[in-house]
Amino acid sequence: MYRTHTCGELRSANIGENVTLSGWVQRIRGLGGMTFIDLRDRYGITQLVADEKNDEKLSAAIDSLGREFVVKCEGKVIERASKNPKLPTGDIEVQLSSVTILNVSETPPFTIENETDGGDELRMKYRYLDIRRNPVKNALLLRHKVSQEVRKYLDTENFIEVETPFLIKSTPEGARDFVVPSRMSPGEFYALPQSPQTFKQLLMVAGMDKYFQIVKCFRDEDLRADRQPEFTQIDCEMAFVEQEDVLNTFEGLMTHLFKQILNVSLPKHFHRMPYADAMSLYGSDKPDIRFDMRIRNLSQIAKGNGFVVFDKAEYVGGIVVPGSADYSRKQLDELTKFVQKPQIGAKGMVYVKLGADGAVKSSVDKFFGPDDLKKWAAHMEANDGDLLLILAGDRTRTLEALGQLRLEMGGRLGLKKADEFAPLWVVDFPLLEWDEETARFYAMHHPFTSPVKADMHLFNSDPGAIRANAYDLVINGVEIGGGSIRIFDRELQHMMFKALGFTQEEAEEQFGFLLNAFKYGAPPHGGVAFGFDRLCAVMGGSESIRDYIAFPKNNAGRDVMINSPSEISEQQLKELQISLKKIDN
RNA sequence: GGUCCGGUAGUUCAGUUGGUUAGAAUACGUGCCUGUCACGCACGGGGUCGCGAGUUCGAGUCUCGUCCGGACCGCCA
Repeated sequence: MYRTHTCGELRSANIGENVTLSGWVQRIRGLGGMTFIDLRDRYGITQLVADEKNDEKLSAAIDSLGREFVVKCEGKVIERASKNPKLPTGDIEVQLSSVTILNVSETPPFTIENETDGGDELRMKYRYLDIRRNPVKNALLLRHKVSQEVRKYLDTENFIEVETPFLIKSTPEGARDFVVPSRMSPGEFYALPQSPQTFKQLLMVAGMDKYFQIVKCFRDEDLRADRQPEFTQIDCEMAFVEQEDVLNTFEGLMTHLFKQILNVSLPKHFHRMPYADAMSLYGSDKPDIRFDMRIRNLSQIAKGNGFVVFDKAEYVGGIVVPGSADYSRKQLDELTKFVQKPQIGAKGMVYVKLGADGAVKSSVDKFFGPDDLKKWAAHMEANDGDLLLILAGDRTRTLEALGQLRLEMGGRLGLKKADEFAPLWVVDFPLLEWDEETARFYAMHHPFTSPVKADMHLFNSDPGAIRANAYDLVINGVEIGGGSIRIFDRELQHMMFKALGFTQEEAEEQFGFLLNAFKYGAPPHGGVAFGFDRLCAVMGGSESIRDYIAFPKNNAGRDVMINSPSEISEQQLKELQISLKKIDN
């Protein structure tokens, strides 16, 4: 027998028992005649103690041990002479009678500690060692719990989990597909699903009523800290529902998850914000509403004073940074540099310091008197002691820059509290998005999203102004999920394809199976998909999703541990009837 | 496709204006140590300064190219 207990469970109550433990050698502390060993497994650490003076065999075994050796240890649980309150097992230790080496280990390339000395690349290359560390192990445990609770909750709500295929059909809309060559149909390719979107809609036609699936999705696009080429969604769809039904159902899911796993109570009703408000008040379609600091429009009152930057700008707006009028020149220069970074792209920044004594100082004193500036302050509902930061320019970009500046200031002022969770539904997204490059509309969400009924009359006159029955769930500024009420009417679906510039033939070719299905009594339906990795990261308080994925890919989409992607053999190519040729762009 | 940052001991990093034998911490090895738990003390081994070219009397340091890693923009219905 390898073990009678795990390394995390022995307590004072076990004192006197003879036990067998197996695990990895975390650390060895030799004190001459006696040696302490920390033995680690998934469940914790137990200290072993060896009195080597009287036992040559034991002494020899211990001398040959190294870090991360796998050992089986037998001994008696005894009370510690000096207890360690930092360890759950810190009241006891195991007095060793024998140690058996089950496997040796080379010295690991980094320390297996909570605060490891290993860098990211090394940790990824030796991910199996990285997972031995508590932070990664706990992240995977959290992920496991979330998936268990998702299934529990949705099951009680009568959802059923149905698996949909991974080898499907490539479509040009949306993200780039990963493709898989077919051996039996040479020259033809499967695509891996970007999401099970069409299948879940077919399941609604099939009468499955309430469906969900925790499912891998694949998108061949560039990566980010919060974006992997293969990622997991909690994919859900319901029939006979309107938008409010969907939102309420999944507020319930989120409330359940946060309560069960973090013991956090989310608000009874999640705040709902139209997309247009999100953009104009927060400069983002995924506002972090843990703090206020809303963007204020100054276009009306700040223009027309001869300050050219403002006068020729489409939009002037700013934020009120509470209690920060004492910002130094250096700090303000830093912020100016921040907004001038190419990815933010503001030309410059105007500040107004509202001194605690009522004095006003700004970077545009030449153009605006104290009365003007105080008018701004009043308009922005600022108080003495606050700092106004103002940007001007093209409306959309300036709002986005202000949004970034807002997040930066929120961070600096410590307003993004780690133990606070602020869920928000962003609703009323535009149905269509104009793309300058290809000079056509694209579906902002996807081509099956239904338009808001009241906006239907705009279909021919102003399609860009049509709102969609689409919604995103945002928590702490992270897009956790999104969905829509779908089109279930064949005629409307045709109108949609037409607006997207599809010919009848193209629509039939790509989505004929879905349009066909809609001929046979498709119920009204809608759904949502949550980014499972992101949800776990938000619940775990991390910005990166990589630690919540057992074996993630790096920045370039490579798995540095197994070294993929990689070339395949001539034989494999031949079977697929594929020949390779370099193409220079 | 683009912008920025980085690559020096097993690991994390420092390395001044281009100048003697490239350092620290940690890890590793050896010895001492009976209450440690980031044990302590002493000693020791360990380097293709990512790679290639160039400038120079001389390059870890400067220039160009290239590879690798990270963050971001584009992209991600």
